[in-house]
Amino acid sequence: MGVEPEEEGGRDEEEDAALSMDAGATGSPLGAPGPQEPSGPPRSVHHQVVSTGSSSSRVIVHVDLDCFYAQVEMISNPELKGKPLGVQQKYLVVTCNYEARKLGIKKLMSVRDAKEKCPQLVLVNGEDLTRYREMSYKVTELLEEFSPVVERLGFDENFVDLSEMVKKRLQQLQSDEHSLVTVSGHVYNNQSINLHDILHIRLLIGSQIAAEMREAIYNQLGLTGCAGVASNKLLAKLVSGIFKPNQQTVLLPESCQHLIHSLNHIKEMPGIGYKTAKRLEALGISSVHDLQTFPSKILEKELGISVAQRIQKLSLGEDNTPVIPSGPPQSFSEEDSFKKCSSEVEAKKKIEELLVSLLNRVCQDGRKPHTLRLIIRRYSSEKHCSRESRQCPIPSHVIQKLGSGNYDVMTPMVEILMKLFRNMVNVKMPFHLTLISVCFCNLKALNTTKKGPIDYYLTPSLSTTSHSGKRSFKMKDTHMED
DNA sequence: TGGGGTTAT
DNA sequence: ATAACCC
Repeated sequence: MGVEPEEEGGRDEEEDAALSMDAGATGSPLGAPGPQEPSGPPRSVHHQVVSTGSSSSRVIVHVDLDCFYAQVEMISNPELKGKPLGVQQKYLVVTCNYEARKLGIKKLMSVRDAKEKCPQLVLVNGEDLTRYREMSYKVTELLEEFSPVVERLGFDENFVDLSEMVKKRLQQLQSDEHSLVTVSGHVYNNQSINLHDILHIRLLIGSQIAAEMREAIYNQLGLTGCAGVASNKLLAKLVSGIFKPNQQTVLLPESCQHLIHSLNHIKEMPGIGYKTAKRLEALGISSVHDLQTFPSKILEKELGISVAQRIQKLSLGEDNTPVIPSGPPQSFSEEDSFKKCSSEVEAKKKIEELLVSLLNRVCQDGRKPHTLRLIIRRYSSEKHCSRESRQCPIPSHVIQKLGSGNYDVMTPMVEILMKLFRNMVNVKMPFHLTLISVCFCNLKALNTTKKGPIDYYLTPSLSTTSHSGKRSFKMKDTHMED
């Protein structure tokens, strides 16, 4: 295996190299010593170890399942196939299949509007996420077989860094037979492929891998979805949505500006949310071009240097954030929303329900949560519905009971949660809640304790062969004050 | 607007 | 503990 350390180093392409082409048309003011991203001294805290090792040119795929909840429901009950189907949570249709979309149903439409628009719409309840979550992780695990670097985004989207895989496949090919490489799926903007351009070749190989991923997801799990292949996460995500159900698209560098300028508003830029979009609008910034050309210094003063620099880079199509393997979840939560909860007894009932499901999930996971959190939302006429939370460590004797044996872990947990509840809500005064959520977080692998840099203070129950002297562990978790 | 998730401050 | 972001 002649691994040549040379390769991309010769062409040292930065992502932005491609910008110059189309950007010329916009009269790009990039002339300023822009915040490029020199390979020089790292000024960002975010040490980025690119998986290719040398080049900053990556191949990323974004995989986005079609109307995921509806697909899972149609697999559960095949009679639903071919009918317009909506998935309902409370009084919202949170997603629907394409039959329903053709009839005018939109995501997050109220059940009233949906039924009015389409009386024959079939609705299934999707408040229990269990089957969706399970299927979601099957997809992620399948993708991890291609490359271990898979980052989840919600239940129905995944990013995969294909750089290493592409590099290997490129090595398999005899170098002057690149002319045999073909694209799989669409090329964004119908751009011509240049088989002499190594960046094109790498992205085409990415498109082939993306097609294999979608095939595997369909053959093994019965799910369809879209994929987008590009040089970073932002662009891969944007391009995956170009051809919509069950298709894929690759973005070649020369069409990058075309893609980002196809957005009608900055709010459509992933990473620019509701709040930031509002603040930008107040500054007179509404299009991608507005944001690209807005004076950096002023933007930094308005939004803070971190947000300002990040979103202005996004507006240029630049995104150097790595694909971070998600691994197992960092938290488990269950929530329920309702019109009104105004008594402690009522709240306790809800909390117990949520806790039962959570305990099942946490038990299956195998790891142990060390923190317990309670979240509420108070009724407030039109205000922005913000949440309040209280959390505390889970006492170690309760953590122990989680794993094996069916000791009653409910009772102590409910007691803790009700203390957290009374800490947030003055139960002697009238109150009106519209949501309660319970969250387990700070998950640790079995039998490790938090404190101490040294980790071999194992708990007594499952001790190892070595040093066996019984140690009385005095590391009591701090409890809530009464 | 549901029922989830994540990271940054 | 909250606030922002994502779906």
